[in-house]
Amino acid sequence: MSTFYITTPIYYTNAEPHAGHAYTTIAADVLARYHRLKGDDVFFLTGVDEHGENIQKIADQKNISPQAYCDQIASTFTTLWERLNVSYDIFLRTTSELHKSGVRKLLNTLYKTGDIYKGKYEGYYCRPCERFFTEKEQGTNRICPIHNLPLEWVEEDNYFFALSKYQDPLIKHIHENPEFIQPESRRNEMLNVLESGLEDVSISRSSVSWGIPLPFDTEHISYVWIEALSNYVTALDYAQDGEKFRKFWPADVHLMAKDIARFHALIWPAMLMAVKLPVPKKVVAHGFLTKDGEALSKTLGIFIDMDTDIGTYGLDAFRYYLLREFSFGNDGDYRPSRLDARYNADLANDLGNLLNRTLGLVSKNFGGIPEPTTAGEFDAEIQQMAREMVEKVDALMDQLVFDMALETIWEFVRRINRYIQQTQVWALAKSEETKGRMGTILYNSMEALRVVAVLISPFMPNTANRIRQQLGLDESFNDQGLDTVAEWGGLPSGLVLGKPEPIFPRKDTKKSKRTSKGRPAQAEQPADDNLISFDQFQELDLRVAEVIAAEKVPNADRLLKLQVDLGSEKRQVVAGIAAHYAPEDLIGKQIILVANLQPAKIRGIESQGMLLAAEGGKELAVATFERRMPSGAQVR
RNA sequence: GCCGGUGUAGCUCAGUGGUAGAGCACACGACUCAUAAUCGUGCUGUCUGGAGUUCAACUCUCCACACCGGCACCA
Repeated sequence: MSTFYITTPIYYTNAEPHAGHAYTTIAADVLARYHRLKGDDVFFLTGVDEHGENIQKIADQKNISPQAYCDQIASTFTTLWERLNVSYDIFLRTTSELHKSGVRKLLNTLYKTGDIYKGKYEGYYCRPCERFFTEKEQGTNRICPIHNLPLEWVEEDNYFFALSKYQDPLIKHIHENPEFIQPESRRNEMLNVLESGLEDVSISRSSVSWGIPLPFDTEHISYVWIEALSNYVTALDYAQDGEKFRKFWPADVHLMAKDIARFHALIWPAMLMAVKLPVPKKVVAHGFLTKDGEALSKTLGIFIDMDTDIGTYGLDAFRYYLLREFSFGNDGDYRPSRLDARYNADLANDLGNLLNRTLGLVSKNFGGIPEPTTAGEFDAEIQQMAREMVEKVDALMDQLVFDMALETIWEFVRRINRYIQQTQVWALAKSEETKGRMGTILYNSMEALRVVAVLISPFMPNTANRIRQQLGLDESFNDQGLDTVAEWGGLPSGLVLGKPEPIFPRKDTKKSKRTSKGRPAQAEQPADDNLISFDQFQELDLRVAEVIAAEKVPNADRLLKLQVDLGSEKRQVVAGIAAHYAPEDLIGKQIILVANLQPAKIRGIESQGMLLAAEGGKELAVATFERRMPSGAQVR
């Protein structure tokens, strides 16, 4: 029996779960269930990452202990997974002793290899990110691009992992194992990163207390990312070299969204190489979800309303939609209107109706499942199609091509609808002579549905179960694996049917009742202690400035070089707004200039200030005045 | 600017060196077992634009444009 170890990332407890987490986790669940169906010994890991300065800070704000805070968030995750029918084998918390002891062992082992060294770290640091910025990253004015906050100069002793040593081994490994990083675009990207050189990474923090102390120097706390990655082995009881670890490592698939592919495809394998452990077989990064074409954003209130959609269409339809509609490696646009279309066309019309019409004919004309006594036209074709479908689905699932796997199953479902049409089964009830043929056709249809139920069970466990019940099969059929569909005829005759009942009642789409935009719950207000004092505000010197000249900065996509008039003086400002404004559009406009900002060199051009602009999603607008003001006037 | 990718019917996408396909949507027809469902037929396409190679390109090469990633740079 082969083993199959699949993981999702352990999610950071800085916020409650959202649809992105659900997408990754449902995909992992489908794979886990599929492999169980194949008879593999499966271990499915998910969990939460609970340490780090951020968590501490949030807990402090809420005036509770970090542990109590994490307990709360962790339970929102487990509740959601239960709701989404996620069949994980372990929900790992990084505050668990299982994890902590594993981390200590891994770090100790790593330390002994000599690939960890102590260095004084001086650098620019972003607290919310909990990381240092390399010189390349920090830019000229030292603002964190993610949080838009000034980077702080921090000096501390840190331990480093000699990641750069593994640059060549990683390149070699990626070349020798083409399937290691998927999809291919991501693989190319990683190779690109490797070619341009890796820097050693810091693996500890001394200013943080909520975390796991380094076993060889307890003054230092393990950096959350390093610690979190370790979870993939600690969850298997790496600490005790446990049975699970020996059985399941290396992982078959690490699944994640594309933003953290780098950690998984480079740093984590390098760590493993350092301690002489096998690296995971596949690192698979999927795309992001957008909503009606817009990036999800908490602050803008763009989110996927899982509750509403699951409430309307059911959990299985939601799971089906996520995996059927999107090509796994690419970004996918979540559109409730498409969910509705999929629901009606695929689930209600094709599958649900097929089950219903078949059962209706059987119960009207036969006591139970009829005997297939009279073979005829199309039978062989359908049986062969079923066999081929099983093989094809298996190959596609192996490649994680979920959308095509489902499409393949639906081709078969449509074929059975056509079979019923072609043979005109219902007309065969009229004479006793044709009754045998009728029973056979219905038997075949039901057997087809049984096969379909098994194949869709990883995607839609509840639906598979309901089909099983309506076919009159007992629960033991739930445990039957893929091999029971390879051969036609696994459905016993004579069974009394369950009660036929539409499994996917058609939704009335005549009038789209959906009010197009579910108004999001108001985005949470930031905590009070983000307030600044009036004095702090006063420190900003904001001025009216008129743009008197503007031109593109060569070799820079986003930059415009502006000459502005402040009344008493002229300034040169470089602004990253080229994607939104043509130079000539700005000339003559009055803008707001931060006049007392430290000058910075941007692309070698001095920028003496910064203009204010609003950004929302992909839109950007420069702040101007509703009527003309003298240049240089103070803004407050 | 650099690296990679994408650009095919209204929508989502597949595809091969010999001038195009699927599903959905739409129209018409058939059927009536069924959840106004199913089945059949049809439908629109300058296969992003231009040049080149070839007997022949949507499919190969080059250039351009647009969009999407990543990097640079910066918001």
